[in-house]
Amino acid sequence: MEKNILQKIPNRIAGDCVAVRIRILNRVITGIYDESLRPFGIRSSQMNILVAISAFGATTANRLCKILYLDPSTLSRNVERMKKKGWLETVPSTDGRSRMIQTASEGLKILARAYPAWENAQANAQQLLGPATIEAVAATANKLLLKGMAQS
Amino acid sequence: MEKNILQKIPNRIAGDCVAVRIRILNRVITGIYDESLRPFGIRSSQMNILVAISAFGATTANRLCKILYLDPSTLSRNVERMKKKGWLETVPSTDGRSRMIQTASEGLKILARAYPAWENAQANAQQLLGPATIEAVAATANKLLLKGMAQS
DNA sequence: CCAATAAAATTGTATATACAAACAAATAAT
DNA sequence: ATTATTTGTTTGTATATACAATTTTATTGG
Repeated sequence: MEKNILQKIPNRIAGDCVAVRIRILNRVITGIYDESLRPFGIRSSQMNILVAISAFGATTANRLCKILYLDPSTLSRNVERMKKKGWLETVPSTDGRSRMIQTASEGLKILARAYPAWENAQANAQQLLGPATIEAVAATANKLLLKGMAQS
Repeated sequence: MEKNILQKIPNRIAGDCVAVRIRILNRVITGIYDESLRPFGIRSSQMNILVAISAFGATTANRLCKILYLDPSTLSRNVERMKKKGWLETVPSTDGRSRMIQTASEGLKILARAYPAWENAQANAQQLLGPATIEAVAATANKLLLKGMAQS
């Protein structure tokens, strides 16, 4: 009897927890893209950053963090690594506290080269999640993206 | 004109990429639970592992990795940290290559103590994602969970 | 039985991630 | 104008994550 009581809490959490589920999807989906992108020496994390900067144009770290819901310290280290690889560059901004981050020519090149691999991963991800989940995830994430863009 | 061509790829990826979106949701949702759980000194990652072991009973690392889609090396380090905190313990198994991992009494205690905080985070997560996305994510993740449990 | 192979776990290494604290520059308050 | 506050970034630290290589134990083929 005591065992049942003690089991109730883990069973409830295991059965319902949103974090457990979204984190599994995150690992599986990230793995699909990482595997596809591996020959190009870029992974989901940096690809996401590169794509965001390339699509939205030069921005500050702060703004990018708000859009991608990344901690500034996380972005800082990633930009550092990506500058070293020649994919990004930073230029002064009017506000002396920040620099503008922008795509370097090597960054655009790698995007173009890796594009077919991305398409392949994207197809696999869509297959795995199915249209309903793809739709739902896109709807919620796009709302967050817009909210992040609206800020600042 | 050339600019438009170069912009096409990042715009396409930014507009559609599943990885970008699932990774944003992962960061936001993980953050919600981590914030709620902070007073108890446990985070989403270890909470997920503790819950899985507590709900499914003693298992090997291998089996747990398949269920949670975690790399064995990742789980290995997490179990190490969680043993140090007294939340998990390992006992010999019939197969000399592996040990059984099980919840220690401190592990059950922290689950019980943190349960209200988990409920609070869960409510916030459900609010943020909305019923449709919660449903879709659960459906897809549960399918993966079952598949992982079926293996081995 | 023994050598070869396979399976489970761990260790080495690199990146990703976030919190807290420090730092630098701009803005606000008096 | 000078100080105080706020804002943007970076640095220190710890955990999380995965791949590759290694180690340990089982299993299999001969």
